[in-house]
Amino acid sequence: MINKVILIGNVGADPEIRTLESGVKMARIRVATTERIYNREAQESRDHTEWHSVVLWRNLADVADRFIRKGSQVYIEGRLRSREWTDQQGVKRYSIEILADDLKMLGRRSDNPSAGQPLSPQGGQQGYGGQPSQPAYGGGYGQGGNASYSGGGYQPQQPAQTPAAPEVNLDDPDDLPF
Amino acid sequence: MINKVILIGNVGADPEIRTLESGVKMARIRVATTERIYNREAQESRDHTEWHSVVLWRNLADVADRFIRKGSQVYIEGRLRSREWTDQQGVKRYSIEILADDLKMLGRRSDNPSAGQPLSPQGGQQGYGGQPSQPAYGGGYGQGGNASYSGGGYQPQQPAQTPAAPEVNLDDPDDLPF
Amino acid sequence: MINKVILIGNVGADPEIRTLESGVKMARIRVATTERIYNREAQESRDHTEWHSVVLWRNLADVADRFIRKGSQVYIEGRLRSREWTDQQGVKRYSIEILADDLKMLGRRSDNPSAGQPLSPQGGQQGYGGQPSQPAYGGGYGQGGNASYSGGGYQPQQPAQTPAAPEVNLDDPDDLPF
Amino acid sequence: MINKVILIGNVGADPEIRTLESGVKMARIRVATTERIYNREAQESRDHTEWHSVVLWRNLADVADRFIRKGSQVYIEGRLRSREWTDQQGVKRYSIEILADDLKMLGRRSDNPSAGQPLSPQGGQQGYGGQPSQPAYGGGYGQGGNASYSGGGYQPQQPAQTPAAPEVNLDDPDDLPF
DNA sequence: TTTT
DNA sequence: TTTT
Repeated sequence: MINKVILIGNVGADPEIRTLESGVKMARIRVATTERIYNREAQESRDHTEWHSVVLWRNLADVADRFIRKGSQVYIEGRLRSREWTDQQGVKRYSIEILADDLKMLGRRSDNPSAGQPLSPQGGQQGYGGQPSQPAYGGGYGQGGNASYSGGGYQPQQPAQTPAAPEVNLDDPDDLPF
Repeated sequence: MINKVILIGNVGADPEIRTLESGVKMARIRVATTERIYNREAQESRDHTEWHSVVLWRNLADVADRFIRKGSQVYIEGRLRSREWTDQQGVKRYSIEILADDLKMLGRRSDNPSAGQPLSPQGGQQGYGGQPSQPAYGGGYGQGGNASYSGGGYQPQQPAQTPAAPEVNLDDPDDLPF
Repeated sequence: MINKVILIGNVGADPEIRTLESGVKMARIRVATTERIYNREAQESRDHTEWHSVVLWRNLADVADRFIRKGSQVYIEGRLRSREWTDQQGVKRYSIEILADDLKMLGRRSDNPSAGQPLSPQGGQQGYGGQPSQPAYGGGYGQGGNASYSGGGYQPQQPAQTPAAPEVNLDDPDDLPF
Repeated sequence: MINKVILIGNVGADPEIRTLESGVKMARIRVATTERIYNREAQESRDHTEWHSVVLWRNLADVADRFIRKGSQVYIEGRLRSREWTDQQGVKRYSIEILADDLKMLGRRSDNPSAGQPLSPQGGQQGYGGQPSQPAYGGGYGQGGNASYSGGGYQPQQPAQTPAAPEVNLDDPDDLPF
């Protein structure tokens, strides 16, 4: 009924970007979360790092492509999704990924090396690159103009990779009663 | 950047339902969350109940209207929203509400008295009532045919109160690569 | 930095209970979360069920033992934890579990069949069983007296399985300034 | 039953620090969360900033005092808590705060101006200041030596402001079976 | 393997 | 493989 994951951590490597034949863009990142773990008997503590496989689709993949680099600190909200696959030896394997529903870049813009220069050579950014006068995601993130996108909405008429409606979540309080 | 509230609690009274002239439906509920609070000095504990004002719009309002009754146990995910208003003495008041993005009915169907018989007399349910052969929300809730709706998506072409797309959040894993 | 999982779902089978030689109690449950998944092209939807392995320790294990049965609806908050192990063929395997930090029983008490009669034959409940006059967790859950325990606190002086401090998190607002 | 708030945002001013006669330290901060809000009719969007009052106690207050400055980006997890008070005109007022259970500093250390130099003149840090050889919170934050504290645990024997057990939640995986 |  |  509810299957929710919230991560804040650092990305271990530049994102892997793929674009399917259908034109749908996908990104995969590895996110590290480190926590201090306590041993009550020994009165000791040490750090434990957990690595998470996160998959992002469409606009979230595009934000990942454009803004995430090795070392970036990110907020991810998503769902656990198990996947079955067959390895090279023909053995059935089973893995768990986090399917992202939201992504936010954390820290200040200056924290992110070379943000804004997409890594992927497939040229998935035509929609953005040609518009110097109106940067699709604000030309940065942080407080005001943030580089984020809340995915997941049911958006039938919206072509993939269109910069419209970057951050999901409701309507104008001036026009609508809230 | 992130403003998220998650509540699980019981509803203190039947929902207040309103339909605006524009046809947009709204519901308001009061949700109680009780927690045990500890006094470390006295080694005592006691319960504290916090009451939350939750506002739901459109399809979420409709689910609230149809399934929530006094005593219902609900899951709410939403955002904090402050509101300024002027009371009858002309004094400026300020209140905080939770604007719901998701609602799930908890417990078994039998837990909810008279679920399925909407309270609101305004007749906001025409879209559902005339379809005995295809109950809009499964005639119940729980996990299969669930009485829930994740709101918030950017849904320009979707007329208010249409039962389509009840639970936001993605696409068919058979057709899409996840 | 943040590694948080929130689940609401139904338990697929009675919990597996183990007590280590050290006296530490552990429970393992499988929790199903079902969500509706949408195919935007086909305008179709179908349900997907994800199964989650949840591990609970100490007091949380005890609550699981006493109140969770096949079919129970539960709220779990925890962390993702990967584990490496070697299967019977000597192949290295890797699995992911959710290490619970909080557990709440959802629905009304009557929803849970035979709650209160621990399944585990190991007799780990001596601390509770001998007190018919003062049921350790309120003789039920739901609104007021809830069968829950928020684990995780650093509780050096607290012997395992002592019913003290069921729901972690704070002090008396009368004595402390909040 | 569950009353949880998760915020990521920027702090509007240096924290207000108070130490009670009992020696218990408290901090209050204002956190801004900005979100883009969409007007489906007008196909427009604009930003809305919500300000949150967050109260932190004991070790969390101390971390706030030492590391939070105007502009800091923070992660807060906590609970909604309403408070009644009487204003200067004798009118009963009612406000809502977020009582923090967890705090993490986001971004890189260099993002936070003058971190490590506590603002509060009350000298609440004696416990830390006198230990140049073993900085209580690593002299920085981030994931390794992080400036955070997950509050809330039931910690009867633990004197306030002792640096012990900074991040609640569990034991050594080498010694304990998880 | 749950739930509806 | 990140971060400090």
